[in-house]
Amino acid sequence: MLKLSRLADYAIVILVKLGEQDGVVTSPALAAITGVPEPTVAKVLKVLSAHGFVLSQRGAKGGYRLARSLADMSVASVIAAVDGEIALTACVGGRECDTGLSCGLCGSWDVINTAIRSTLEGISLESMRPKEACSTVLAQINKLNATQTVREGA
Amino acid sequence: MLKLSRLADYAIVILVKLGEQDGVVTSPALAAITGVPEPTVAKVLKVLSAHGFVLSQRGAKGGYRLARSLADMSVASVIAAVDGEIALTACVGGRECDTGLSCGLCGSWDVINTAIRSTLEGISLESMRPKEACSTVLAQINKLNATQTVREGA
DNA sequence: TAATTAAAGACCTGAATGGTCCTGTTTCGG
DNA sequence: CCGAAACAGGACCATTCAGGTCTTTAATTA
Repeated sequence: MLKLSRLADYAIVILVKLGEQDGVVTSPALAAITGVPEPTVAKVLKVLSAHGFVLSQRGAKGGYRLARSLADMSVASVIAAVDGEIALTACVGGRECDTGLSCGLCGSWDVINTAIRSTLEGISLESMRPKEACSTVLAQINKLNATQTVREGA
Repeated sequence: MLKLSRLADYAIVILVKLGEQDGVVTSPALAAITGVPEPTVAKVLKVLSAHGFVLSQRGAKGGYRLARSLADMSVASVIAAVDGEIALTACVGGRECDTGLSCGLCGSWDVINTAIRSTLEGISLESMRPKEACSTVLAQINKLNATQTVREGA
């Protein structure tokens, strides 16, 4: 299915919502806004804080706020922070497959990984915000498809 | 991590290897070639057969062979056959998020899903074969990156 | 100093994936 | 005609890991 982990999903939602608030926001408040369970929100925020996406302020009247603008955060970077490196398969960077498969495809996998990574790096959290930005991204996709000519099958 | 399931990984390796043989090949033989455990190979081949990627021949002297050329199989189609639809997150096609998140980002996710899908559809199994085809795909990636200008963050 | 809130980490649970096996059914060879 | 070989199609188990909870500690403010 090639699906994203839910934590990464949450992380993106949380960041976007956090960007729409002003001042510091507590994790319970963000939980209320997003509908994500509070402990999970806290967990995600810790990770995001550790990776420099948000700034935390401890103590009374503490909370979180964005470390930089949404436009300066790519979807890829958030996913990488929460879930680790984006890699579709075990054999990455020329390392041998763990199972010792004689697949000989390791290099080719890297190509795919790079393609996916580039795609996600090209999408900022700013463009994830509802409505307005969608058309922009859609235009990108169309241009992207026009470029894609390697081949397609049924 | 956004990683591919191992079954889909195997499926691609098996198809590529199958394409390099001539005549029908038994699943034990493919297991030997790929290094994947035989029962697993058999399982994957059944799925691939059901989805029309390979043709099976039953009985003694039976085995499998490709239903069409590797160039006519996209990475995306194989993944979709083995793992189901490619979708990075729960909210797809405008459906509400199952958790009832008030994320309001559902539409934006679709954009990402489409982008990933297009990328993988642009890569054929033929181009997964070692060596020769890599340069071609790499050129694609570069062109693709040049097109991507939405924005990128740290 | 007391209350509030984030930081950090241990820990539990459950779903889902990967992997195995078993029982047909078909086809070829003797 | 019979047996072996090989696919078909399940059921089934086991392991992993993500997701979520709880507890303790530390910092900040009133």
